[in-house]
Amino acid sequence: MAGSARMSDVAELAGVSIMTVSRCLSGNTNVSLETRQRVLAAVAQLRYQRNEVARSLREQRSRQIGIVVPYLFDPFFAICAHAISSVAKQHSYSVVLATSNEDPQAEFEEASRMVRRNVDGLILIPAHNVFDSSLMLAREFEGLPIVTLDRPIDGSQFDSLLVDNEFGAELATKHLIALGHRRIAYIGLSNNLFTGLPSKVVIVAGELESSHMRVRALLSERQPPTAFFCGNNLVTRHVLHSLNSLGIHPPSPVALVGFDDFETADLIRPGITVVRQPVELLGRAAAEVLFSRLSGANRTPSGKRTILPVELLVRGSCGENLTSSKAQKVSIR
Amino acid sequence: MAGSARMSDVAELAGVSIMTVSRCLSGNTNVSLETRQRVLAAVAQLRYQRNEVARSLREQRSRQIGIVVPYLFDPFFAICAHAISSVAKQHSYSVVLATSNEDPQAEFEEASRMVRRNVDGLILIPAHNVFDSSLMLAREFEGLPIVTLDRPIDGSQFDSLLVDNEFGAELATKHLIALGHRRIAYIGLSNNLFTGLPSKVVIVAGELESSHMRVRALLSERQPPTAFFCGNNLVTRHVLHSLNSLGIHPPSPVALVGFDDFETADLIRPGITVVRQPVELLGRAAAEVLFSRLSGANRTPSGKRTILPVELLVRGSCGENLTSSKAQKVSIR
DNA sequence: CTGTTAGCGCATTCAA
DNA sequence: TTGAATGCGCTAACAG
Repeated sequence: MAGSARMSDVAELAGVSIMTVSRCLSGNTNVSLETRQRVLAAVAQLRYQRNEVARSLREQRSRQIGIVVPYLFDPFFAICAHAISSVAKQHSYSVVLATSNEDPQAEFEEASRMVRRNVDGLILIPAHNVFDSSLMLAREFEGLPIVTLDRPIDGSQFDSLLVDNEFGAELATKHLIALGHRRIAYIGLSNNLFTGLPSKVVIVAGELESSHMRVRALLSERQPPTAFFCGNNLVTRHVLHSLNSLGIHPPSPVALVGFDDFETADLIRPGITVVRQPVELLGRAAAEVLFSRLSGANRTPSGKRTILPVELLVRGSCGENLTSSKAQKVSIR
Repeated sequence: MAGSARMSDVAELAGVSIMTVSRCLSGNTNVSLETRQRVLAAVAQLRYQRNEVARSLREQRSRQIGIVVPYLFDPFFAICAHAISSVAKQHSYSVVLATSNEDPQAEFEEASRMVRRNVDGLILIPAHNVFDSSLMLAREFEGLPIVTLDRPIDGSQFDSLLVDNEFGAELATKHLIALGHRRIAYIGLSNNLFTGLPSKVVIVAGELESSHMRVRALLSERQPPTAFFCGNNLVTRHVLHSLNSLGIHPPSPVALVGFDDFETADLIRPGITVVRQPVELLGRAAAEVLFSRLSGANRTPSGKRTILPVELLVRGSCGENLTSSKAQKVSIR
């Protein structure tokens, strides 16, 4: 780092100018074989590595992409980040990562910091917005290739990779309704999932911290819900903990469906019925969309939304009469 | 990004030299109030943001730290990364993240890439090494502040943050032995946990992929183990899945203790007894050690090892007669 | 208090 | 095929 070799050191050792060294390292063909060998030997001898900071400044691109996710302790986001990081590696790109903690202001600041670092593009799992419009629409991000993941940004031209929330919610609630449930409580951070659902559904927006109280409150209503539908896997796990501490184990007296599968969903008995999303694929696809734009394929932001399919994994938590180890897939669309 | 303002634009608009702008943005006091206000107004008007790449090149430091973790889909690593990212944010640092997939060569390459980007320091959860000595001992990392997390690197002077594996393993096995178990199988990626344990323990090193076969093989031995001790939470979950598919639910006929707690450990019935580690704290502490070195407090690598305590959370998976929702903590050291 | 000069390490452009 | 000059955008060191 500090005492590391520069290109001029290599040039001196090889008895050439630094341009020749630069050419060798760039794979430029206009170097004689003999010179190239001499240069590469010098590179090896000095263990020379190009300074990417200088290169970025000169080339006006950094070969870095940024990722902003709400949290890393939600496995959904972590797996997305991992997939993105893998794709970046294949492209010899670095990944700058930041967490927004679901705070739009923090998201804006982290994304801005990345712009200052000249990231070539950005993959964003947007924080749940509380303002009129997303701060990501600000001028500082104009011209920067941005792909959003899991949630779109209204009014933006960002490409986005989504799952079929609507269909997933439909699968979940129809499943519950088919089993006789009429009072279904949705618990989640927003009501995004609820476009176009049967009207019997009770929508409850809530924060993670208050899920325990909220669950108690719901269950002590005069006509308590007979089923919960949880908006993501953090919420599912919170609610399960709340229920557990009340000695309640779905499906009875209350059924439960979660949006987003989680590792141990089938180890809980009865297993937890969930809407499964293709998480790894989602991250990978987002990265590929971004790199396709970076490679110049489609320079202009199209605002294209790609929707990946979900499926219902029926385990036992809604009262199915199945062995818990054998999930049944329903309606892959 | 592309068409964004440069310092010279601000200088021109404010009618000063770029040095004055630079001083204002650096918080340098040697600027008259009136000039400063004019400059800041111009900065606001142009929405100017400093180019961190140029700054890094000039200052020979990047205000970036690197993190290399094996995976992000292990919640343990993800939570560490999240904690590190939070601390970095407090210090106005960016985080470059890479995954090694537990491959020492990939780890080396990713770390090298970070060096080329002039990261100011590195936090590493080392890949399980298969060579004579870690590639991280190579010359390219000399002089770079490196802190390792969760696992030390033999022969290095890197500061490291560890948990008390030895004591944790002792807690787990003593617990099992107290309950009458004599044939205990350890399942994990390495036998790191096994310094100084009672000799009755069977050590089985294995890969995740083969855990299912391994579990079957173990259980079909003539004298099968009566208890499993799993080395990390990925392994624990894999083994639980294997057992589940065989219709086996700890504690009977086989007990199970896991190293590292996981979110749903108490939702499985009976709850899974685990050795709990202070994961968030571990990540946070590692970051703080690194930033303390970056701030110049202790420039020389001391090779200091900080060991954080673990505790045994007794749930039901070893045959305790406890309500599953109420874990009992044992022997906090 | 403010400005000028110089250079961080590299790649683009032009000339030889 | 090779090299010299130039500048990416910024800040340290010095001069005024």
